[in-house]
Amino acid sequence: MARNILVVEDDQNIANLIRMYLEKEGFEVRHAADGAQAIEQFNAKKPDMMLLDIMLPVMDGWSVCAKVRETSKLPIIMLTAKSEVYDRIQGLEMGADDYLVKPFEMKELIARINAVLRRTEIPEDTKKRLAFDKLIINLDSYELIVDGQRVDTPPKELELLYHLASSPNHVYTRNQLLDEVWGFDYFGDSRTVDVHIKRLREKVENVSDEWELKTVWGVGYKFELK
Amino acid sequence: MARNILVVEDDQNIANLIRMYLEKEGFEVRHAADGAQAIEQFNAKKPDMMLLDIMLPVMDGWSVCAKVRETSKLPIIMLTAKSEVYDRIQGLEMGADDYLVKPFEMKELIARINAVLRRTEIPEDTKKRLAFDKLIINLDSYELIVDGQRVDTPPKELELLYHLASSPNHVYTRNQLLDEVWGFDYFGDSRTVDVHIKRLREKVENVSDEWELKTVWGVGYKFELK
DNA sequence: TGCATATTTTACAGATTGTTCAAAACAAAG
DNA sequence: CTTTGTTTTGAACAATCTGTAAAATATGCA
Repeated sequence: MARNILVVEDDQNIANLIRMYLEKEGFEVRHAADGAQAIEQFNAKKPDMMLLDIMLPVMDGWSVCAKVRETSKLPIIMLTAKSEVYDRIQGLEMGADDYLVKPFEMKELIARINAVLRRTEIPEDTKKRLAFDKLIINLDSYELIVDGQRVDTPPKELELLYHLASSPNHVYTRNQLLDEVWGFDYFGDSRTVDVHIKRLREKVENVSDEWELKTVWGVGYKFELK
Repeated sequence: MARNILVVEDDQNIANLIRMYLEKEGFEVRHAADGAQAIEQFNAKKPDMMLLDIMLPVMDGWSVCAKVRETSKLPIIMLTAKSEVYDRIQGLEMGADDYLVKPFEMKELIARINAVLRRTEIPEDTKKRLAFDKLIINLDSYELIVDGQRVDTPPKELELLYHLASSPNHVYTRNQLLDEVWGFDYFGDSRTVDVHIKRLREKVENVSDEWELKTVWGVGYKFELK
């Protein structure tokens, strides 16, 4: 199935150039020349990804991005003539997935598109759900089911458990967990992890002998599967 | 084992910022303020990766990159204030592995570093695991399995055994082991190694005649494979 | 054999690391 | 603005590792 890409770009020459290369790569390409058209096209048929110029007539790229984000996680790559940090940050906060500063090379564009598609693709069987003996962790609905019973669990706890359980037997250090669960920009005490582990254990201890939340002394924690 | 990154950047503020984030990510960070220093540091101890500013006093980033490439495939990410395509091409031809246009966000830097390291690295599951007759050493899950039985082993002991066993028959002196397992910045008595070897032997002695933790009198220790 | 040197063993103290508790800070909801 | 629930922090305590020192043993060599 060919991937469908919506290119939002007011300069007809650039738009054609992009279309040519993308089609050569096997993508289906649609085109919108301004922000309003972009939203219209997006609503008419959901593309697999959007290439979004920032400087646009009628409605600029940021607004389009924000608008799309109200209802969708559609992968978006921003195209900008400016390289100022301000723009990059604004774009990220608006939820773009990547950036490209004009003028760029087609080679790079293609690479970024593939990278973003790869990153944002969620195969059906890798959904946010993990199941073990007497344990279901569902990050989709944020539910934890222990031995058939639903157990109310705060989000951080659930995310932590999910993260550990998604690579059974792998030992994570506290700092890795802080990075990967709390985010790389979180500067907090690593005791935090301990406390969450403790609370998880209260909920999940001695339920099954197939698995266990285990401390690896001097290293960190793991979700051990027997 | 922490990855070691050499940051080559003349602006002290940026360098400190980068250092802070990288160390939080668990990297070891060294810093060079100009091109000559960079080469010096590189020769003194090979890092796992280099972050290389292009505008540098004494010797610019391109020259440093070219110089390093004479002898090594070390992953290099270039940092540049310019976003011109020309620079990007020049850098690529010089053999940089990736690019970042300043000013960039830390999130992006970290992502790129991890990507480059991933690309230049052997897969996780073949990496931290050694198996011999009746012996499995798994540094991923921090488990030691002797004759099918799991044996609880403190981290230092396991790391020591792993290190020895990862080059069978190679003799390590006590000081080498202190450097490589405890870290170059550890200043302790070399008797320490003896004690750990002894404790390992208790766990691992006489289980197989395929291999042996052997003392090389007057020199050090080896993991001998028959 | 006996001496000098290297290694193994043992035991212990101190350091490090992990757990738990309780309270403060924070955020979301009403 | 208050209430409620969650997350984070700090402190006290417990568990366990780790390094040292010193005694016991083994090795190489004259």
